Parts: sequence; structure tokens; C-alpha cells
Amino acid sequence: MENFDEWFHNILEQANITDSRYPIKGMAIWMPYGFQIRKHTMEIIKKLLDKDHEEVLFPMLIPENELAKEGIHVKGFEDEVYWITKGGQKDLNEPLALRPTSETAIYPMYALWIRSHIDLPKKYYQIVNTFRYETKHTRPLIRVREITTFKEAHTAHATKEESDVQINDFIEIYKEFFDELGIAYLISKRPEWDKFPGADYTMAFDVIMPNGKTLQIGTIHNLGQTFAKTFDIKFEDKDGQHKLVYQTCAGLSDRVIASIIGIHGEEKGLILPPKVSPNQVTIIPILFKKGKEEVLAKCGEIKTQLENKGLRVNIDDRDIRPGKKFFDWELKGTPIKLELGPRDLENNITIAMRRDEEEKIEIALDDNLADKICELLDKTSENLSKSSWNFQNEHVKFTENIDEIPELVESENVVKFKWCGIEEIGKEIEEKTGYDILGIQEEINEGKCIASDNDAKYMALIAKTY
RNA sequence: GGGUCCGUAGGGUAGCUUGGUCGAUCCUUUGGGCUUUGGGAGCCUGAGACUCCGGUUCAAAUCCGGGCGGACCCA
Repeated sequence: MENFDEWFHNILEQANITDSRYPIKGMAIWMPYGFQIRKHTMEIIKKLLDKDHEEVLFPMLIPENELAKEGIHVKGFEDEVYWITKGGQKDLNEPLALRPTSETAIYPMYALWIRSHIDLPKKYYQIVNTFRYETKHTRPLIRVREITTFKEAHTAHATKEESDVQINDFIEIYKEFFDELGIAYLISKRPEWDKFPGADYTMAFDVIMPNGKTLQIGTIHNLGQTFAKTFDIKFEDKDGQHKLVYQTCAGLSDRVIASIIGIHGEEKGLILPPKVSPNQVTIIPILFKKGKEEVLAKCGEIKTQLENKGLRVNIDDRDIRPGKKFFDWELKGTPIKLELGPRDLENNITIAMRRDEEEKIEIALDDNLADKICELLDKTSENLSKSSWNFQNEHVKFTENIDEIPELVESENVVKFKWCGIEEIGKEIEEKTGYDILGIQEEINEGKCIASDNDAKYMALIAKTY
């Protein structure tokens, strides 16, 4: 894509996803079409989490003394917190923070709720808005001051082993989630200097956007006992001992929607995965003065037939030329368009067009129509997923020469390299190349570090990031 | 955190250097009408803007200062 950032910015408004003209920097409006995409996307993650987690809803405000309790954590966020300091004309006794994330809202309550090993594990999640006073320039859905769709899960466990298992469970859930969206991902363990403030370690999901920059779309943190100590979250174990819990948390945000748009889109517009597309099928009647009623009636029948199969269907009966409708729905990324005119009515067929392919397919108007459409939708999903993984595979390049990194990154790649894992060397690599180390993908025990004489311990990733 | 640049209808733009000709250009959008409708139609007729506050001046879209908003570069 010629200029991805520009394309992305334009498509958000053209496709009626968000309107970022709201007069506060970094805060936008979810428009109806975008809201539907967001809704369907969230339904997928909720369904995955609900198997084993419970949804809750915490207040948006956090008292200053709670937020400040965990020193490392607050240090990571202090420059980004919005404060409420007044009630009407009166200064508040204690300033209240608009949550930048909810650890310090939730964990004091965990301390009250968790008394015994019977109360464990505790696995709650919520989908809420959070606020961060971003100082860098904001970008709709990607870097915002109000994260409108922050899915955060918080778990507490009796043992370290259980919390480690939970980390893997989250990884599996996220994998399934992104697989359903057809989005390829890179999983890595963030370097020490880039982990979540207060965490033992952070696992992250990144996607490579069409311009080669990576976007962090999901994180999973092993919090160890840091917060348990701070907020005194203890339970009475089977042996009668009082012990601190082990905790994890995991987050997803609006950025998931940004990746759906960015990864699958192309010049002409969006290509939405059927699972989250507001309309899975859009029927476009070809209307002439003669036979208009018959064509519209048949479109209505088809709509009902498909809806009975559980599909989301709309008819575009606007009084404009068909060509304009094709372009509009291509912009909006509806997975399948069905064209139906008088000629088709005579032949008892409809013409189907997949958004991800140019080809037009004739389908008979009979009882099998819905099944055939479902087949086409499945093929679309598979195809989108395949393209996304192909793109990622083509854009991850390995090198053993640090001097090659800038050239590779500038030609829109994520670079894989061997690293000894020492922080100083890592920071040296970042400084020398000018890019960010995403993290380590796996442990290895052969070869040398790209930037030192040390033995390589890890396969790591470096990239230009959002 | 430091720096550079920018702000004209809903969106994109011309005009700004050298203040007056701006009653502000063009494309898109949009109301009404006619005519059309199998891949962004055409014609007629309307609508719609100088980011905000202050300053300089006889006169400000144009010059100066600040706020707000945006883009980019460096750390």
C-alpha cells in the first residue's frame, strides 16, 4: 500500500468506523458501522473467556492512595494519568484518577474477597474504557487518550505453577481469538526494560501492519506476588498457613480493530472477516422501472432465507445507480455481494461476488443458496487468514549482521536475530539500529550474539513499532 | 523530552511570499428538479469555509503573539 497511515486515517471516516473530529485530542466517536465491527469482535473474545472467566464491572475512578501504593507500577503510569480534583466548585479531599488500567482498582477488592484457598483461582475480566494522557501524537484506534475498549482479565492463584498455567491459557485464548479474525501474530517475551510496570514478565502479541511497523495487540503479564504484597492479598491454605497469591493479568484493546482494518484492507477499502462484518451478505438489486417490485420482492425472500441460516444480511435499495453501490460496499468490506436484476430473476439465479476475490459466481436461487453462501464465507475467512500469515512470513527476515538491520527494517520487515539476552547489549542494539526490540521468541543454544562475543541464548525480534 | 512544519465549506484543495481585485477557486459532499439505472451517470438550480483570542493597519484568509488542534523528525 502506497501510504498506509493516510489510507488508514481516511478509511476510518469513509467507512463510518470512527469520527476523530471530537474536540478532545485522542478521543473519537465509534460510528454505527464501526460500532458493529467492535461489537462482533468483542463477542468473540467474550465467548472464549466466558468458558473459564467471569465478567465484572469496576468503577472508573481510583483513589490516589490506592493508585500510589504500588511504587513501580505507578511510576510506569504517573505521567499519563488524568486526575479528577474537583466536585463542583469544591476541591476533593483526595484526587481521583481515571483508571489508566485497573490493577489498583481491582486488587484492593481481591484482598477482601479472597480469604481461603477455596476462593481460588479467581478469574475476573472486564471490558471498559481507560484513560491515558498520551504525550506522543495520537492516532485513532492505535494511540488514543481514551481506550474505549479495554479488555482486561485479572487472575489470582494459590501457586506459582497455577499462575504459569494461566499464562499459557491466555496465550491459547489469544491465539484462538486472532485465528478467528484471520490475523497473523508474533508472540514474544518483552525485554526487561519494556515489560508491564510491576510485572515479573510480559508476553506480547504483535502484528505487522502493511507498512512494516508492528502493532502490539495483546499482552499477558505474570505479576508474581508483587501486587499481592502491596495490596496484601492473602489466603488461608489447606495447611492453615496464610500465603500471598500469585497473579496474572492480560489485556486487549481497540488496537484489535485497527489490526482487522489494517491487515485485511486494500486500496479499494476494507475487507472484513465474515465473523465480524456487520453485514455478511449485501444484496444489491438492479432496478428498472419495469419489474422493480418483483426484483425487490425476491431480494426480500433471499434475505429471509439467509437470515434463517443465521447470517447477517442487508439489502441496498437506495435510489442510486448500482455501480455506486458496488463501490460503497467494497469500501465497507462486506464479504459477499449478491447482485439480482430482472435478467437474473428470469434465469432464477443471483450473482455472488466475494470481496476478497474479483470473480463473479452465478448461484441458482434454490434451497441450497444459503449453504452455498456459507461455503463462500468460509472460503473468505480461510483466504484472509492465509494471506495474513503469508504476509507475515514474507516480512520476518533473519540476519546475523547487525549492519543489515536498518536496511531490512526500512524495507518493511521485522528482523530476527540471535541475542545473548544481556540488557546492556540489548539496549546497545536498539541504540545502534534505532529500532525497538520486541522481545524474545525462543531459547536457542547455538551461535553467537549479533552484537557481542557472547553465546547466543535467544532468538529475538526487532522492528519499527507503533 | 527537544525540534520543524501546518490549520480556508462535511472531506480534499487554490489564494498567503508582495495586506486592498476575495462578494474566496476547483473537486467531492449536500437540498430540490428533470433524466437515467447490469460497475462511481448527465443536465438545471440551491446550500456550505478563512481554527480561536488578542495585536499591527485606513484595510487582515494574508503580517505578529498566544491558546487549541494536526503532521513529521530527533531522543
